[in-house]
Amino acid sequence: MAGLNPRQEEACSYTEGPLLILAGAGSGKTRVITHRIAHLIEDKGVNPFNILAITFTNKAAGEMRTRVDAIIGPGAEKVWVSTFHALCSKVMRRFYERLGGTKNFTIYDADDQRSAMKEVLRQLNLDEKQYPVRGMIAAISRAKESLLSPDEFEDQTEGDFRNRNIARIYREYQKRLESSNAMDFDDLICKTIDLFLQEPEVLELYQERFRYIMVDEYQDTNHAQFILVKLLAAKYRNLCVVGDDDQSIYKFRGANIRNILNFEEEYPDAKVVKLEQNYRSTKNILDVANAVIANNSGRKDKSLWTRNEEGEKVHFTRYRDDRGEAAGVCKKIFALLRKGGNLQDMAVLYRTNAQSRVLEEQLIRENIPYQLVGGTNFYARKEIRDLVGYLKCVANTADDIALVRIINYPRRGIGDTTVKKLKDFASQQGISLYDAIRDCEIVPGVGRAVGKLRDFAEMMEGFQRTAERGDLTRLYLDILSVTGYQRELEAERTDEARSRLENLQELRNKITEYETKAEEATLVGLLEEISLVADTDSLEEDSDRLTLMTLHSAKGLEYPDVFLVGMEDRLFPSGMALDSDDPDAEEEERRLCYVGITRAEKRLYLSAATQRMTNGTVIYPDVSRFIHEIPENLLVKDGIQEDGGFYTDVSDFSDSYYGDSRSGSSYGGARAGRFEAPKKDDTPDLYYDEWQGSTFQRKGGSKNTDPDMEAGIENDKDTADKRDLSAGPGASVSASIFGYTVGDHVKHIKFGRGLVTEMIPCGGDFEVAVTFDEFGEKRMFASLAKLRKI
DNA sequence: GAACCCATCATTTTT
DNA sequence: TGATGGGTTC
Repeated sequence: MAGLNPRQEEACSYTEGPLLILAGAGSGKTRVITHRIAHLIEDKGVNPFNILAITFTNKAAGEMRTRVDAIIGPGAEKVWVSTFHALCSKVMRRFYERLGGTKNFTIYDADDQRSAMKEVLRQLNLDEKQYPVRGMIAAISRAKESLLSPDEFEDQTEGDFRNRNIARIYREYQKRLESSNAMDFDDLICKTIDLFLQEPEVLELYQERFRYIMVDEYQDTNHAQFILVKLLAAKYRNLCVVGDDDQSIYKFRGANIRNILNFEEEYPDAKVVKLEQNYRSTKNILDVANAVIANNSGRKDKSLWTRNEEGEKVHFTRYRDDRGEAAGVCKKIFALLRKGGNLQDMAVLYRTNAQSRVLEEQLIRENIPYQLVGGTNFYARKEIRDLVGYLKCVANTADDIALVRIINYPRRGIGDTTVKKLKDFASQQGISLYDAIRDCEIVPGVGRAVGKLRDFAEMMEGFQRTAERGDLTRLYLDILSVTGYQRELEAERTDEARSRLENLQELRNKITEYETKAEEATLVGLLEEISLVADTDSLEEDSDRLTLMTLHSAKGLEYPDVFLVGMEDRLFPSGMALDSDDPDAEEEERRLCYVGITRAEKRLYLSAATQRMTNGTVIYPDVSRFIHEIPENLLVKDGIQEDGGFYTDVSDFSDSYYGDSRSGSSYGGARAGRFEAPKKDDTPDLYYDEWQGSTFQRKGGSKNTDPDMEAGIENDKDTADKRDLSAGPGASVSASIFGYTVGDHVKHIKFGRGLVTEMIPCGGDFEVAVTFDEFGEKRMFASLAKLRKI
């Protein structure tokens, strides 16, 4: 097998019986899986139809799909590559009737779960303070992951008052889902297991089909998934699991690290192959990673090594505060760019999403384009949820949650009181809300709303007829127009409404795309895709932007240059983990740290702040214990002062950012990382200019080309003025590069609309005079002002 | 039914 | 700091 090392080759060629591949970070895991599939088909004559590859995320599934298709060619499409949930959903669509369900079931996402849970708590008259929605959903999820029914849950937990109530909540929640013909994500797995146990011939059907099974990221499986895999593989036992116990970071989500640690006990005849050669990182980076993870106990014995070069030392910088840290990161980014680096090769990783704000503020000031991964999901947007709500309702009228969501959006005079009456009636009669609407004349107390309810029911029936005809795009457009949803947004004429309309257009595109590519496009299939394949475009790999994300999101990714910020005790490792009575909590944080470090290929910059604003208060954190676990000789500590003052970063620049701060000037955000006077032949300085026309984009959301959307982020007048004064010579550019010229109307992030009245070449840059509609004339340097032609 | 004020409370997240 | 939710008022 071409280009594989002996271990990798061993993993590929061992095809019969259970196999555990312990694949260290950067050891070529995906390569091994794809080559293994190729080997099965090409050398062993296995029918691609009999191969199943399971992953956790759609992204991983998509990636594997592409690589398998590329390496095998025709026939590869028969290999079933899927996420756990998509697989189970397919099984349930086909066989749910055997469990007494109907196949048009709705899949509830986190938000639907929340709504359902709130209703349950209201109904049981339980206080949300004592039984928090989030916590209850998590508790139920844990029960389901452990395959415990409400009764079993009650038996297994201590029968105190609270646990009995949680069991009641679980029971009621489940009842609600069932009467709505809905499943949550956990149900997909559990009910598939139920089905397999109850209907052995169905199980056998799939056992026969999936003679060779591979599971990626095995350390992330929960108990239910473990059982599911076990059942599927029970007949042929050709089960290959791939994972790395050191990268298990999803315990809070139910992942059970024991699944991988105990694989050999579960399958005593299992062969174990360790992939320990790392192809990703430099020796220095790997040494740091190994030093940190060595502090964990109970690991599988393995140690990563590499033939890669030593590389640069890993840096650690302690900054004065979080803003200084952000500025320092920017400064280092500029230094890298100057040396010919690319933004798409860089990532900033942090423990909590809240940390992104300070970074974003600074990046905007410095004109560094970035993409933020994670955060709000496209399908979590209100307008999208509303429209999807209509679709769900049309597909499954029993879906009360969706119905309540849309019944009065847009407003059609069916208020809370009416809805409440309907709900009472429905639960009394044991019918769905929608059926109650159809019988609204006999519902007590709805009197005046009857006509409106009739209209609503009629409208929904119209949608159902359209749906039956199978034209989904038509259905979608009908909903937009007949409900008046679109009209209402168009009438609003605000930026927000415009952005919502754009998102709705985006959803339309997704629907049309689904119709084009699906073999058999159905409403139920579309909704499944929407529920399970949410947020497909969460990361762009080939745009020249810096990437910002949490450490969790970074798993599976790699970047030449990685910044790991906020290396502070109680932030990372998180305070919650440290306070936890679970002794593994700190180790999980350490694994997270290991994951972060091993994302880096060439350069790794660790940093901490001495002072940080958290939850509205200033804290003075200690340097993370993980930093102390790294031997001194592996780290370069940038410009750390010995004299007791705050630490500074003076490593890369002669004019230090803190040079200003120390001399008493205020926070010079605009000065940090600013253009150094360019050496004449130093090309990369043009970056600023090329970026002028670029857009910022919050990932997972609509494309946002309007810098004003970002204007909520502080960019005070003070800063802008300082910029004008301090702007130095930039690179030689022509005015055209900025995309506007004298006479054009432009938009400024802070000052809004204005007219360009003058552009004066100035030390390679341009001084631009703009008369703003609201702020009058301002003069600023083009390379810094981030003006956009409108 | 919208607009406002106050209190509260803050990991990590894919499906 | 900020988002969110409940309660109040018009």
